[in-house]
Amino acid sequence: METTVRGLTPVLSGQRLALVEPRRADLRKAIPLDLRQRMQGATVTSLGRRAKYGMIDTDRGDTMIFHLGMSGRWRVDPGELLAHDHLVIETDAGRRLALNDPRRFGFLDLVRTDAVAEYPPFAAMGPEPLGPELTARYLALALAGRAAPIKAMLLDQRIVAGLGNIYVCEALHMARIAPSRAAGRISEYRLERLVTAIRAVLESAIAAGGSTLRDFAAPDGELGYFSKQFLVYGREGEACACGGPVKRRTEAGRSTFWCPKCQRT
DNA sequence: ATGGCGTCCTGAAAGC
DNA sequence: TGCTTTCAGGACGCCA
Repeated sequence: METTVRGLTPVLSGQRLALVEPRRADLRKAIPLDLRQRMQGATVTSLGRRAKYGMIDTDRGDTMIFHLGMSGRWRVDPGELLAHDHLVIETDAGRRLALNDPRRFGFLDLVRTDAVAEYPPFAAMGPEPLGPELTARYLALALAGRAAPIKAMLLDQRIVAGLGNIYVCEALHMARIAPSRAAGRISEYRLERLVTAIRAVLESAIAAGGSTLRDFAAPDGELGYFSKQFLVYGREGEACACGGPVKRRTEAGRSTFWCPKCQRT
C-alpha cells in the first residue's frame, strides 16, 4: 500500500477529479451511494496511508478510503476497461485510473477527513511498524500474557498495524524467532531483534517497489521486485541461508514458511 | 477476553 | 489436451 500510494500521488495530488464512476457497488463492503456525487468535481489535496488502507483527501473535507484486499490494484492510464475495474477516475489533466479487484475482498469508503481517526477499522489499530511507537518495550507490554503464536499476534492489526503474511514470515525469519513461539514468552532482547527485522523487511520491500506476486501491480503497471528477495516465503523445500530446510505449514488457511534450524524458538 | 477456524470471491497454477 | 483441485498477499464473524 505504501508503494501504491507513492505511485498514485503524482497522478492525483492537486488534481481536480473530472470523473468518478463506480462500475460495481458490491465489493466486500458496498460502495457508498454518494461516492460519485461527493468525489466528482473535487480536488485532491493529499494522499496518505494507514496500515493497509489508502486515503485520498479532497478540498471538500472528504477522505476516500480504499483497501485492496488480496487481489486489488490501481491500473494507471489503462488502454481500455477490463472486467473487475470497479471504479474509474479521470483527472482534469487527462490521467485515468481504474481500481481493479477480481476477488472483491477490497472496498471503498468515504468519511469526513476530520473523522478519519474515528473510522472504525482505525480506532483499535496498533502503531505503524515504521513509526516511533513500535518498540521492544511496546511489544513486550502488548504481548504480555498472550499464549497465541507470535505469528498470529503480528498479523493482528491491533498489535501492529499493516503487517501481512509475507512480511511476518520474513521478519520472524530475520529475527530468528519460531513462528509458533508463544508471544508472551519472548524476551525483550529478542523482541528488539524482531522490531529491527520488521523495519528492515518493510524498508527493503518499499525500496524494491512492493512484493507483487501475481495479482498486485505497482500503480504504473510494473511488478514489484521484493518477491525476488524473499528468504523463506514461498521457498518450501529450498535451503535456508543457514543450510537448514525451509518448511511450510498451513494453519487456518494461511501458509507459514520458516526454517526450523535458525528459528528454533 | 482469547485463540482458532471458516468464509467471502475469482483466477492462476498444479495435479490427474 | 482438458477437467478438477488447490491455493492466494486480508479481514471479519462465529464458536468453544
